[in-house]
Order: sequence, then C-alpha cells, then structure tokens
Amino acid sequence: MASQANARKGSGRHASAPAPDEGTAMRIGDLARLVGTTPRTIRYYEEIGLLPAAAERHAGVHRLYGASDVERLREIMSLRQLLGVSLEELKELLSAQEARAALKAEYHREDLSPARRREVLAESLVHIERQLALVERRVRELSGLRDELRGRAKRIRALLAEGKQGAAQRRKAAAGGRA
Amino acid sequence: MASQANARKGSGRHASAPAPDEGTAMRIGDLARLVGTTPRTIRYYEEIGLLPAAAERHAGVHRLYGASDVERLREIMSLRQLLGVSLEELKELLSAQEARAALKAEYHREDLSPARRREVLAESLVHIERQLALVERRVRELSGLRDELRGRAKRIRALLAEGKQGAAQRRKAAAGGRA
DNA sequence: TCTAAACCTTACGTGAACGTAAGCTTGAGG
DNA sequence: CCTCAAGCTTACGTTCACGTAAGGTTTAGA
Repeated sequence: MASQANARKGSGRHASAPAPDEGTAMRIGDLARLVGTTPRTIRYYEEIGLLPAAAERHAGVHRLYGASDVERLREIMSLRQLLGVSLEELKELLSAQEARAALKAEYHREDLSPARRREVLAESLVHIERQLALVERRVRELSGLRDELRGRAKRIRALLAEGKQGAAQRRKAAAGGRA
Repeated sequence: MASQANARKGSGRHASAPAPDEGTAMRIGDLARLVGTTPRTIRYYEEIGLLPAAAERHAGVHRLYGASDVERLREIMSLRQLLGVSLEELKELLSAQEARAALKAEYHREDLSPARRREVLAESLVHIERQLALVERRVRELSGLRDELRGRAKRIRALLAEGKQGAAQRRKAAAGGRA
C-alpha cells in the first residue's frame, strides 16, 4: 500500500539513496558485515542521531548505504574503541564533522565569497583540533603507561639474566627493584 | 613505594587491616575521594573480585585501606579508561598482577631455590608482556588516528594561508584537496 | 508473477556498571 | 560513656548499548 509517487525506477534513484550520487548501494546487512557489526546497532546509531537518517525514506522502505556511510561507520567504531567515549559524546564530537561535510559541499560551490569560505575552513579547523587534542592527550597517557611497563619488563629481564650466570647473592646489591 | 618494615603500631590491629603492614589506614570514603570515585564503586569492585576483599573482615566492620590499595585502585581506573576494557577483562589482566604480588613476597624470602626464583620472574615477565602488547597496539592505532587528524588540519591550514594572500582563483590549480 | 530472504517497525529483554534508598551498626571524637 | 557521621548489608532502580522476538513489508531473483 501507499507506494507513493515513486515510480521513477528507470535508472537508479529509489527512495533513500545513499548519497546524492554514490556508486555502490548496499543494504543494512551488507554494511553491518562490512564493518563488523549488526543491523540492530546501525539502526540504533541512526535512532540516536549518530548516523544520519536518509531524509527521504518512507516508513518500511529498506535503508540504502554507500561508500561514505561505510567510512563514517568505520570511523565511529574506531573512535569509540580508541577514545573510549560514550555514543553521546561521540555524537557531539562528530556533529562537528557532520557540519564540516555540509560545509564542504557549500565550500565547493563556485559562487561563494572568500570571506565565507574562510569562515568554513576556520570552523573545520577548530573541530579537528579539538579532536586532535583529545587524541594526543590519550597518546601521551598511553605512552606513559607503555614506558612504565617496558621499564618493569626490563628490570625483570635484568634479574633473569643476572640469575642465569650464578651470583645469587648479588641480588642484595641491586636491591629496591620491584618484582 | 614500599614502606618496608615500619614500627609496629602500639595497639593497632583491628579486623581488616589494610595490609600486613602499611602506614596510613583510611576508610572507604577517603579512598574514594582520593582516587575520584564513590564508595559504592569500590564495594562493587570488591564484589566482583576486582579488588581483593580483606580476608579477615567480619560482617559489618568498616573496610580499611592503605597506600597499596590507593595505588591499585588508581591503576584499575587508569587502565580501564586507557584500554577501554570491561571490568571482567581487566580482572583477568590484573589477576596476573595479583599473582605477581604474591610471588613477589615469595621471591624476597631468603630460602628460595634459584630455579623457583627464575620461574617466578619468568611468569611475571609473561604477564607484563601481555599487557605491554595490548598497550602498544593501542598506541599504534591512536598514533595513526592522530597523524590522520594532523594531516587534515595541515591541509586546512594550507588552504587558509593560501586564501589569505589573495589569489582566489589559485584554488583551481590546487584542486583535489579535501576540505 | 511469485517466492523467500532480508528488511521494517515496535516493543520488551539483557548485561554491565554503578546509583539510591532503607534500616541498622561502628568507631572517632568530645 | 555518648553521639552521630560515616559505614555496612540488602535490595531494588537506572542508564547505556545493544539483543531478540513478533508480525508485517520490500525486493532481488527465478
């Protein structure tokens, strides 16, 4: 019922196209398999606004995705895993990127004042740098942890090497080493 | 950080001492404030076996913690945040460390065969290296992300700089730059 | 045209990681 | 010794991030 005025199946263009014009159109199951998740998760992300909800999709019609959606979803899952943030925080972080995508389109139009163009770029830069700061902090912290662990490993290896060639009493000299 | 053989407290020794001999004994609320969490969380961690449950504590008696507990809890929260693992996974990861702590005690006894000593050390090394591998992978992934973001920022800054000194048409020449 | 797999919506269920409330007990300080 | 803030146990509540099931619809393909 209600098949609407959508009879234009001639070539491409069904409801809910993946993007203005992106080659490969896949369904939710394919996308899920591709990025290693489930349809439910993808729908959930859409539901909470983490993934954009193809505007022109009538109730019941299958969702369609393109290459950019794959990329986006991959990025989401990667960021989530790496930064360990909640989906809500991630959404905020990426709203930046969404805006950037929109602005990117705007940016590439020929009729755009240089001033506006600069505005768009500047805003993008702010967003990226915010993400960057987050990531860099994280890298620093993790590097610290890594170095600590390396130190411990090194100390143990030293003890092992020392023990190997006799000198069991030598240990007292090198006291303080935490096992 | 080992406080070594401290002067025995005059009349210390209530149930649930923080450790065989650790100076500062604090209650759960203090510990919570110190590491930035809540008593409930600490009890929960104990409940699921992530924090050791002072063996000799009779029902109803207040929990007491020492410096090593602070350290332990800090490490837990840090690892959890940095590695983004579940408490269950973390528990496994740390069971290693727990064992190490136990073995450390054993290790420092004078009467211990060099062979056994080497065993203890080797096992410790395995555990540490497992953690290390995890952390290093994480660092690599995050570094990749960081570099990607840096690249994007750089490109945008280049566009901004270019736009700044006139030449609005120059853009066409440097086409392909993703906003 | 017909079929069956994949998808749709809606809604309730679940595990992890705590939050919160109630009623009672402990223990540090006056 | 008394008090009362802080703790204790028990138990139900909550948020997040999906899982799962039911019942109907869409759509690729024979």
